[in-house]
Amino acid sequence: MLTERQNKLLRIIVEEYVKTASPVGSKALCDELNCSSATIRNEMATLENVGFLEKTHTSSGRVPSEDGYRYYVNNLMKPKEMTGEDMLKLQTLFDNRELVLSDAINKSLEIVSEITNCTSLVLGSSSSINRLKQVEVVPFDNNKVIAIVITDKGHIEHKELNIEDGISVDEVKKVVELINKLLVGTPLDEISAKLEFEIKPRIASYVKSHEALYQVFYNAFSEFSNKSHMHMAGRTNLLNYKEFDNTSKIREILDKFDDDKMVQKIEAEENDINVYIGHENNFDDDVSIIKTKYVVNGEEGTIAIVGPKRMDYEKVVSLLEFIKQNIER
Amino acid sequence: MLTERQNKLLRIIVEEYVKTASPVGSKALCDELNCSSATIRNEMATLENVGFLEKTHTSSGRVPSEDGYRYYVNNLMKPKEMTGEDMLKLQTLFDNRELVLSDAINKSLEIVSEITNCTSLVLGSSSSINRLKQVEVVPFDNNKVIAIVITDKGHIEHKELNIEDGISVDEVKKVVELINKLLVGTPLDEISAKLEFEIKPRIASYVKSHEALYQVFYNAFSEFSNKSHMHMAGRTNLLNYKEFDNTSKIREILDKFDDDKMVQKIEAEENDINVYIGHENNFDDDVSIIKTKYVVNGEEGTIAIVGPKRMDYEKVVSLLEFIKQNIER
DNA sequence: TATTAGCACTCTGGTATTGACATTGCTAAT
DNA sequence: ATTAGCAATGTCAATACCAGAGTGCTAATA
Repeated sequence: MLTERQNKLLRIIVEEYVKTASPVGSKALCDELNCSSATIRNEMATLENVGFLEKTHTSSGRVPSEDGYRYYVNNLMKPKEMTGEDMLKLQTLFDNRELVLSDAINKSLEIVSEITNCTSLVLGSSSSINRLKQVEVVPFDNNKVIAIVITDKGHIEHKELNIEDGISVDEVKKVVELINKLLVGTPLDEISAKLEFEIKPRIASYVKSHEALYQVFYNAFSEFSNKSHMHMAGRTNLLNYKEFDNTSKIREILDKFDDDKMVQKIEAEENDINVYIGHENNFDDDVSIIKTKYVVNGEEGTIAIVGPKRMDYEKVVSLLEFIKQNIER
Repeated sequence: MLTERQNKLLRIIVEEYVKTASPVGSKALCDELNCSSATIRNEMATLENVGFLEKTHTSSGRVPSEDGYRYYVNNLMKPKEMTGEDMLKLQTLFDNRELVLSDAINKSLEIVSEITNCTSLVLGSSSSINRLKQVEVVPFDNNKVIAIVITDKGHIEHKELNIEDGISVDEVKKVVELINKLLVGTPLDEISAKLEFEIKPRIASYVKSHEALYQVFYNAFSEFSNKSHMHMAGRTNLLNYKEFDNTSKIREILDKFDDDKMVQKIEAEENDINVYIGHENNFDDDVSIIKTKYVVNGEEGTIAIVGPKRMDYEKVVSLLEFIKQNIER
């Protein structure tokens, strides 16, 4: 357990370092702690022994370690009240009744990214939770129909399908009817499997080119289940930070943003707001991620904010708190 | 007009510089041109006077100027035959009849980005050319319908619409019927205007909350016309190049990729393959863009490849040529 | 006349060197 | 328990230096 003064010291160092990005030395803190630099040095040394502080080189100031940030997040930081201006921008966004929720969220992310200088993103729920609610087809021309898949969680996606010459639109519609009759409620990622056993045998009897038609739907559904909704804002914001000023690291992170596996790596399982510092997240060791799951009438998703480990945790957490509350009502 | 040797010299310098990214000096070229470095220096000097070469400092080797690249592209480069391996990858992609064209294009971009080390993108035709073909609505629940807009060029988009309590799904459908009767064929960006004069007065008579309903569609269509389809691959590829090794430049370019205006800036008007070097493109002075418009049964779009000015123009042009041909048949 | 050898000159890029500065750890005094 | 004082250690920026790669120009050559 840390003493009162050590708590205060750690907090100051974290907050100072977050602001300036340069190691903080003992002299600078004399005023704040009402003691000499020597005393502070002693305290710093013990804080370093506990593993909360680090030095970048033998005679540098101190920098918080990951454990240090962890301790800060768990015990030291207090919820910061949001400034009226930022809150106002967001508030008006969520109060706009004409906006569909997902659009409101997307737009709020732009604001969040701007005021936090982080990358923020929203992920739709993954396909294993999404169940089929309805399939619709709209004929486009003789060789093409548009299939629309709607899930119970409100996830929507469309896809053009090429229909071979031998197949009529009516036949396509019959298959869709069948799917709607038999497969509603099935988790999206099980659909392509179920197609084979539930649908394929049945269409064989009354659809001419059943084999080709089955293939079309099979392919379509395997793609549906792999994609998942996501929106990102402030993608290049991390370039602002000194810690990411070399191209290889930047590229590494930006590529991870584009990666398909990103969604699974970031998706939140917990309902409260959680902070994952450095190695605690399995996205990238050099960033911190703050995220939460939201649920609003059945529809669920993740909101995440990605930034440097040297991040204004207080601000971001309370901001996310605020957004979550607004979404869920 | 340049002499034969000057042509050869310029070509060698361009190709060497493209490969190594460092200024090329006179000594290195003696073998290739069968003459002494002094002769080459003389030729270089005249090439510099014409404006085709530049020096990075007084005693450095030469680097092609933008005019130099221009001359190279216009007069010096020859179409390069593609290597069998790359061609094969792409060929099989386009030969896959189950793939919808747009999917095939998207996937081909991944390959293109990989073999060119550039960023490649495809843009759907802009909304001024797209005309409304059909609107469909699918009811989701009491307060939400999904509107699907299809254009004559094959562009599809869907959008959730919030319906206020007083409005029934039937009323929404009536409006859609009306739109389909009266507005089909209208360019997408004129629709919201036409809504006001063609539709608004008519629904007033037989739809209860016509004002609110009108608003919903008005908003929806103004968003439709602003968005346009686009797909990008190799977004971070430019980070490979020395010329983009400072964060501010990188950020500048990456932000331009995310910018809404990007689509208009890059969209091609011409049907052949064109090269825009540096300031010739109005996207960014430090890159070159090679692009072409494609048209395939009415549907049209742009394919563009963005890279450093020091780009393998021969390779990229012939690659784009190849892709365009495959798309258009 | 076109080419070339030779040479002085210029600029880069890497490596040392230096000094100012910040900061620490430790010791001894308070 | 705190502090003053000091040597030690490392960074950072400036400077100097040198080798290397090029160039331009002049004068000789084919």
